[in-house]
Amino acid sequence: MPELPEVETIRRRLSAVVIGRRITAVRVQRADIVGFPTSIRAFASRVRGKTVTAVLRRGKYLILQLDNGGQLVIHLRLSGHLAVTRSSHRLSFERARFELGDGLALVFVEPRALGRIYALEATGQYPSVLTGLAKMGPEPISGSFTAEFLAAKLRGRRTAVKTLLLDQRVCCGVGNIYSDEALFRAGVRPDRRAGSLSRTEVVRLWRSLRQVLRDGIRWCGTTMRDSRYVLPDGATGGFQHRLRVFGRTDEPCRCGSTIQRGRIGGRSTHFCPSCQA
DNA sequence: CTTGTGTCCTGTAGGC
DNA sequence: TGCCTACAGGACACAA
Repeated sequence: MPELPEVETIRRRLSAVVIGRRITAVRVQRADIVGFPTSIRAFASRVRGKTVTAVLRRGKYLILQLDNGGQLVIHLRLSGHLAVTRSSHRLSFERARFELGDGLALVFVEPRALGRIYALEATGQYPSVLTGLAKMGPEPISGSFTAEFLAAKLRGRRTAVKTLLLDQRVCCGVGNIYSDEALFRAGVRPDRRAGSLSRTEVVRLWRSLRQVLRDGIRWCGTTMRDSRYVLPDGATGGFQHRLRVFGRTDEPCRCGSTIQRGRIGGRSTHFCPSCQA
């Protein structure tokens, strides 16, 4: 569910609350959401007693930097979210809870239990369960994500261009919503073979990607009707009002055509048959 | 290496 | 109303 703009929004909101706070206690209510280390006791002891010095983001991963050089890494996957709440308050679908002192707790809520939390030591090495993080491409909203980089990743590939936008080694942080929206804004059909895009189309796509991600951040992410994306204080995002195709199947595009829905790489895909070529 | 498919989970929406 | 199926914003393993 949460893609780059949502995770970035969470990162910003969370920073204001948790930086400088010590994690006084850890409770894991569901064992299989701990991705590393394998032992829950080891996980808890790596985090307990540490102070959060920064909150970082890499793609869709949220990273709490700890004062001993370790990191608490969180991936929300499809349905996870984080809540800052009173210690006495219990939430449904709680999977892990980090006490922050002053009666506050950071709670990892994950109905589907697909999300994961990891406790890393200061080695800078990623465990094999986090090779996705190790192999991740440059941040798409940063200067190192150049049009040339994107062009090189698409060149010669026969797979659908949307599939490559969803590849975290290519466009980290991009998920189903923002890939559809970027392709619409670039005027490129999602099922086009990646290698068939002209130089002009690649540059348009590159520009659209960066723009739509930045806009998503500006509007604090997308909260859909069935979405569980909420900010740590329970607020919702605003980008759902600015979506042009995602979730708008059978609705009119601004050009007058009807927005279509298909399936690419197993993911539902939305596009305008007139605006996208 | 590339590409397509199945799997992990659980809640919910929609069809009958 | 109630049951059943398909699907959901992600990522990875695996087979061909």
